[in-house]
Amino acid sequence: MAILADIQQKARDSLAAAAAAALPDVPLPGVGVQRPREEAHGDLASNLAMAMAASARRPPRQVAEAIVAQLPAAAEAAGLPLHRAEVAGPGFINLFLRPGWLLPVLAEVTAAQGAYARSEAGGGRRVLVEFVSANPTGPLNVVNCRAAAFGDALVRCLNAAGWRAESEYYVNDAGGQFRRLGESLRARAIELRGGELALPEGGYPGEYLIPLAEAFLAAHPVDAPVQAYARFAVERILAQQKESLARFGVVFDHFTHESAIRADGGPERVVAALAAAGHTFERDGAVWLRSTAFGDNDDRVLVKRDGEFTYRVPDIAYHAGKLGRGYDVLIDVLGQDHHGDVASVRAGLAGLGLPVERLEVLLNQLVRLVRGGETVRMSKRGGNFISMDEFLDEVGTDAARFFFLMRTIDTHMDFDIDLATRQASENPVYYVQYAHARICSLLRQAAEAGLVAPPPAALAPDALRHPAEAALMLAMAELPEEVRAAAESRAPHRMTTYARVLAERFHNFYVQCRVIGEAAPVAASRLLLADAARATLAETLGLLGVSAPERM
RNA sequence: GCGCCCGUAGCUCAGCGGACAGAGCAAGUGCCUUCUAAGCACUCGGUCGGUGGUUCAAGUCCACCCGGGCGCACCA
Repeated sequence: MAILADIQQKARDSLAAAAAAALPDVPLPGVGVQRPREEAHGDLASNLAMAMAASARRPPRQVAEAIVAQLPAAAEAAGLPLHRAEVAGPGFINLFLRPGWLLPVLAEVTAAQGAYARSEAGGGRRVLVEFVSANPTGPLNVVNCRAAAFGDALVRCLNAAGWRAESEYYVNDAGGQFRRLGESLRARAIELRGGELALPEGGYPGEYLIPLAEAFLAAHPVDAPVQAYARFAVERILAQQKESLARFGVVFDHFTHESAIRADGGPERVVAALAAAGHTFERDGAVWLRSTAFGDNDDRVLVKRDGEFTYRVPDIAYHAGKLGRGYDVLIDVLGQDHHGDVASVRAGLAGLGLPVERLEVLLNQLVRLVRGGETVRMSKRGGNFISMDEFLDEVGTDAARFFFLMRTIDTHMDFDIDLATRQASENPVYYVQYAHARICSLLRQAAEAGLVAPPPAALAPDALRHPAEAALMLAMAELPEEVRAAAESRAPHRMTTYARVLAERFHNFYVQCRVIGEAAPVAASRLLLADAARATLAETLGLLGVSAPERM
């Protein structure tokens, strides 16, 4: 068990036992133990006394004093290395632990061999995270890039926290937009053959279709059916999207095609089942889902007057299929412009009697690029927008990932290209990577000097007592819990915050505590600490999908 | 009009119901003959949009209001 979780459990046990001894007649509430922000408030703090004050009919501080009086014996019994306890503020019980209580973290990091962040908090629950799922009608853009950074890091965090997470990309390769893509490509082909460019209504004017049209004509006649054009375009564009993603370090476990869902008859079964359950009605020649019965604002059309399904029928079939694949949780990361679709998909699933509560929807908010203090216009009209590839050419994978993951997914963000590309200390991604490179350099030089890190078990109990050393170990001790929280709350951005704190603690240690040249036991124990910090930092960056360079 | 998201330092953003609200940037000041100065130390900067409510305790939860973004198709 991770050292911090272990200590916190022992603290809860101690407090509970002390409270039971001090106030045997008062029912015991859940014991809260937290890490206080202020160092002066001890290593751990509990609100137990304040929670018990009301039922004890005594002031919180009095309750706290009574508990504290019983605490030494209780701590002894629970194996908590308690130094002293004090009552503070409105009735907090602050616990100060014996110096050295953090030393076991070094053994843990060393023994974990790169899997120190790992916990079993997720209990092996299966979760499918769907993200990006951009329409295969053009190159990926900056918002897709944000979704990719988020979804991929979330999957990594979930897996580290003991979930069984997989990634999925839904390919919208059917329906009206698919047809218009084919028509657009055919229009480009006709143009290449000297004809007028006649793009369809709602078609795709982007110039990226021109080389695709050339490629198409190399193998097909210009009068090929629209379906062939569309199929060809989707395959090529999807391949390009996969390339962009691979370059970004994102490889999906699953691709599901809408065309496959249609070919399998999913939409027909959805409509039939919803009708059989009495959740549909006919109006104006269309078949409607009575989605207002499931909390939607309006009823929605399932089958149009012309007999075609609306996009939401395959959507419902797709989500029903995902549930049928046995996941405990489905996470959809959607562009916020699609949030209006969520209610009808939920309604459809509920109408089918499926466990709709397993579906969690996260909305990916917009990204505004800022360069030189000015907003970079990203108009999708006319087909000119900044593609993910162009963006990565300029910013680079590491900075892009780190910057996207510094923000929560549900906040609109300004992406400062100048800051992200600056190779200097004010750039947070370099700040963190630099810490890693600095440690590696230190380790290299230590090796040259013949300095060897001792096995953790060989550390003296009074080793690493410097405040900077303790602060660094404490940060390291927090990693497993931080990853658990990031996974649980679907908030991988917590890991960038954590990475910055960890890097800061190392830089601090580095400046204050020399390694090479110190007396043998000090140098050796610091070398061990530095190496463990390196491993922790590397693992953290790994969860973010950011590289951990050995030299900079 | 309805729905979703967001209003925290000059700017961009963190902040799990807890004790004096944080970081980076920007502005200013120190520190390199010693393991990477892509670093460290310090100064400046806030009625957490507003009003009520719940709570021993609210930036955090609830309601309403104001401001900004986005969406409200028999398009996807």
